[in-house]
Amino acid sequence: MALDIAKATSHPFRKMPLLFQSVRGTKDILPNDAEILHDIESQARILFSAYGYGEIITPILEERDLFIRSLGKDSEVINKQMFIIERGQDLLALRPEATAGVIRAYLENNFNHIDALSKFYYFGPMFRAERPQKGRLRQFNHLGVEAIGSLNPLLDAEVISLADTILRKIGISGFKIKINTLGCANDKKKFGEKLRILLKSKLSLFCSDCQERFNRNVFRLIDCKNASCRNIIAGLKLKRQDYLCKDCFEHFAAVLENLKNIGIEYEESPQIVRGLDYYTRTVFEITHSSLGAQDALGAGGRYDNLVAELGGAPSGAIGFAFGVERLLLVSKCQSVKVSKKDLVFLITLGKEAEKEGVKLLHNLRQAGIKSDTDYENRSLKGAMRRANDLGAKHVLILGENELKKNMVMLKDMKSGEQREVKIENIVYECQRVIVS
RNA sequence: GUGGCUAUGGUGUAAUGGCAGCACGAGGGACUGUGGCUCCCUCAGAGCGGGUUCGAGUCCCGUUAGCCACCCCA
Repeated sequence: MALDIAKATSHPFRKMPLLFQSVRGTKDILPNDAEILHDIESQARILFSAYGYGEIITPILEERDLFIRSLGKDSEVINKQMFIIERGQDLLALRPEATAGVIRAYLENNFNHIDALSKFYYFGPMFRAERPQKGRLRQFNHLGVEAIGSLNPLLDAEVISLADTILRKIGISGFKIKINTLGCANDKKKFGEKLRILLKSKLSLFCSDCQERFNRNVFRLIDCKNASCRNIIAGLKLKRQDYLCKDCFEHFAAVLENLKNIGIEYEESPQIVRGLDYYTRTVFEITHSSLGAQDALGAGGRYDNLVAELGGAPSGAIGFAFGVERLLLVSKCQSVKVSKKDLVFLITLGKEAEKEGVKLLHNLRQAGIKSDTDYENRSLKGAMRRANDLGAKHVLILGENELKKNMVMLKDMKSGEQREVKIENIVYECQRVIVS
């Protein structure tokens, strides 16, 4: 009988054509990756808590107009990348990012009246209908924070340092923090107008992308990768002083000073402009060269007008988000180690021992000891091989000999040493051995 | 969204239009109560749909998916 089963399992059916596959741009996160992911998440939680952030879990579904209002009707995300759901009269959207929803929740739950400063963190899936690429999925996870209620540049530096600390904590190195300022809404508006006037006559010299961007988001011409576009922009000799008001100029200087003060390495980069309307003043991007074209591990910035835009009293706010799958890509190529629990593998020989083994395994697991057994009725040799393949640190052997004496053989796989332990002491012994 | 490249066992790969091979892996055995090393055996494959051809993994068209660059962005 056992032979038949073995035969059947070693001759599986021919591969069948797949009836279904995961939808374009989505992917399954399998146990190994999920473990790394959870490790990243739990490390981040510790730091969020240390920095005074509390978790907020907002719905994946929001009103479509919330995003149009916050991200801007001309932004690429709104125009081309939203998953829209129509249901009766309602126009809903799968959230393409979390900030809008968090601010909505902040206002809806009266946090603006509860506390001068509210700090939230979140972790969850976002959706954008882009053409998939490495590091660019249609469903992906964000890990981020929002600090709402202050214009203090100390907060900008703190948020950036939090992002920096998280990366270091999860063992990622070689990233680069690029920082820039867009100025307040007024500065942005004036700068945009000025750019349009400056560039209008030269527009025909720009690439077709830039010509199209001119109306949609004129700031984008500044960070075009095309060499000739870059030359024209460089020729304008744009200076921060030319478009920043005094307040914004000083704010940015204070942010940089605070970063230096706490020893965060950064790079000033006028090319960081961001494509979401709500950004003002400080914006930053954290990139990693191992990622290819989608090289941003995370990004963020101030959005001092968003709370007012969504119906609250004007209040300064800043946040950032990491692309979790991108963290995963980098941490995998840097082989960031995940601490795995030691495995105890139980081998029983014979029916009686198997019955006793079931109880034993139950007790071990109740005690939180990662333990497993062989389900295929393998020979002791086969079971040992399996224990080895699974990376068991210790093996318990329960055969007729041991059973008679009420003992279990406890074997250390690394040293090869083994000794008999009383059955009633085995949970304790395993705990002791795993710790040491 | 635009342009391009790719698709062969579970994984990584090979083969002038002519017998689908190798490695890893998985299962079993050599060793009947002791794993790792070694040796032996076994298992398992052309994304999908058309076309050209005596003959297609190989050429052509379509499709799906992934990847690369752009775009966008985390």
